Amino acid sequence: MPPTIYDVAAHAGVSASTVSRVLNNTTAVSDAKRRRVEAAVRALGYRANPNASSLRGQRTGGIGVLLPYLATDFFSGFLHEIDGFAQRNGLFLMATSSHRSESEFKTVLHALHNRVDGVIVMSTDVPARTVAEWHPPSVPIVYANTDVSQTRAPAVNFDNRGGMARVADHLVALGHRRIAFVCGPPHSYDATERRTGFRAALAAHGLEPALEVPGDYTLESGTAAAAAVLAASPRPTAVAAANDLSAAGLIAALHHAGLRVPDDV
Amino acid sequence: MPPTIYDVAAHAGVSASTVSRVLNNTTAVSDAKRRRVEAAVRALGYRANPNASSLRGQRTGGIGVLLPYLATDFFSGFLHEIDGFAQRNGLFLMATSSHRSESEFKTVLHALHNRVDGVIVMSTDVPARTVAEWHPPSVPIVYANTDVSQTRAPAVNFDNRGGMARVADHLVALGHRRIAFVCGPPHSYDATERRTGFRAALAAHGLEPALEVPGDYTLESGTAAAAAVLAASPRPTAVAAANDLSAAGLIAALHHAGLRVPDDV
DNA sequence: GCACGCCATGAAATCGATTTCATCAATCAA
DNA sequence: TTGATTGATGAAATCGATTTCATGGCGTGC
Repeated sequence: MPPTIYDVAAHAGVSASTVSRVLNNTTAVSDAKRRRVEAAVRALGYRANPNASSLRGQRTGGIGVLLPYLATDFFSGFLHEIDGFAQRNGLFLMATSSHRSESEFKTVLHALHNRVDGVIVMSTDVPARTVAEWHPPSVPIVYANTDVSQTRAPAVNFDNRGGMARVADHLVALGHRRIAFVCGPPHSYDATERRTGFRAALAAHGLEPALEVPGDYTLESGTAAAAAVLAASPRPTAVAAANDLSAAGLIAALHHAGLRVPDDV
Repeated sequence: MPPTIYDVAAHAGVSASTVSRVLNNTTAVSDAKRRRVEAAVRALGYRANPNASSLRGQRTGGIGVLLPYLATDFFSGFLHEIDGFAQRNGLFLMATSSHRSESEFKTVLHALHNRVDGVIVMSTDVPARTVAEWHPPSVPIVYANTDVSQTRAPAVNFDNRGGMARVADHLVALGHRRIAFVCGPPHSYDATERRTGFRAALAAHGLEPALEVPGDYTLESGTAAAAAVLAASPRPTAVAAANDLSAAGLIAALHHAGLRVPDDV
């Protein structure tokens, strides 16, 4: 059985209150007792039971992180950065992916209840407004790369529209007129934003996409998109993809078909 | 303030003990009261405070996961699988990467104390024996891809030596005699195992590596290794790399140098 | 018909911390 | 010198659940 705060108190000849005060640096304690307590902590290898602390003290020291998917460089890179931050600040992470379904999302969110001090939600499928309905604001939530249009909530997003618009402008500036677009997953927030930005920029030049190929951000969907592009007639002179991975699949497949990129397409 | 078990008890007209019994299915409760309790739980949107539960009940429902690094397909894929398992079983995950230094590792491990029911450690740098010394077995640990040679501990590992030995056998069978090897990080457990397996298999054929290039599993180290391979004289006819990513860097760099793989190397 | 045992139930103790409250000593101003 | 204030300290209450313990009611065996 690990030592409790009372064991430490007994060992140091003080009360549990004093031990707690030393540990949390809350109010003044005489130097003599402080040293005795610190020595007792070391001697017994004491570590506070976080459950008891959180129960009484309200604060858990945890950050919850909800991502759409863990097994991907992009999301896990994000997670890695948060993890580094958490460690530097003496916090811990409760990370989980998973929201293939909304009920799963809800379950996961509820599991975080009372276990963390705040939650970071990155959700491309569920808009923040819906999340907020599920989750009474007992703990603060910040959103990342999530649709926050219907709600007031702290968030950090990418400029999905703007970025894709620059891609479109660039291709038009190169003289392309027949431009295809490989979409992301249909209900995904960022994919929708990117498509919107792309179309808007083309429209500003009086154009519209020569072809819109469905996709889902995967390498395979890029490969599949290549076939659609090649089959189109007249063939587009340029193709833009909603993300890197599908672009890679696309390029590889075009290569495979004997076309040179960027010379032929 | 979220409702407590006493609020539920009052709402249902029973005692808190009965509510707890219904929630945990521990002992028999009359059907009438059970239904009243369940209704009250729904009506109030009650969810148990996990801190209180863990404090009294001992069980936390958490799994700790320690990985060397999060921002990598391999590790995050592993994490993703564990996450899926945890969700299916009503558990939650406390994942953290980070052990660039041993003290960081220790800190992270200690943070898990009393917060989880068990820990999964994947550590390529710190052998299980050392971990066990730091961490009194208050919670069970299982190891993955970690050096467990000096200790008795449940573990699941890859056949690092055997796999690399098969690579060596294959290259020899193709007729190669001058074979280079791109190493992994010098103190990494699996990298060391792979190198050992590779050398042992070559030795069984009366050979030894024509060249051993240092590396660290990254794309860049593969690229750098290519330079070393090209500079060697006589030039090796085959190169084996300790992992996929450095092999990819290597191949790309060789391509860039005008060599064809697998024709020329 | 009576004693015994089981079953459902609530009251109270418990887990291990934090925090309030009361106390006593020491310091300070007048 | 004395009353008031400050400062350190321990006892006890508290957080919200689980678990033990005591109790009263009911069924069963003889």
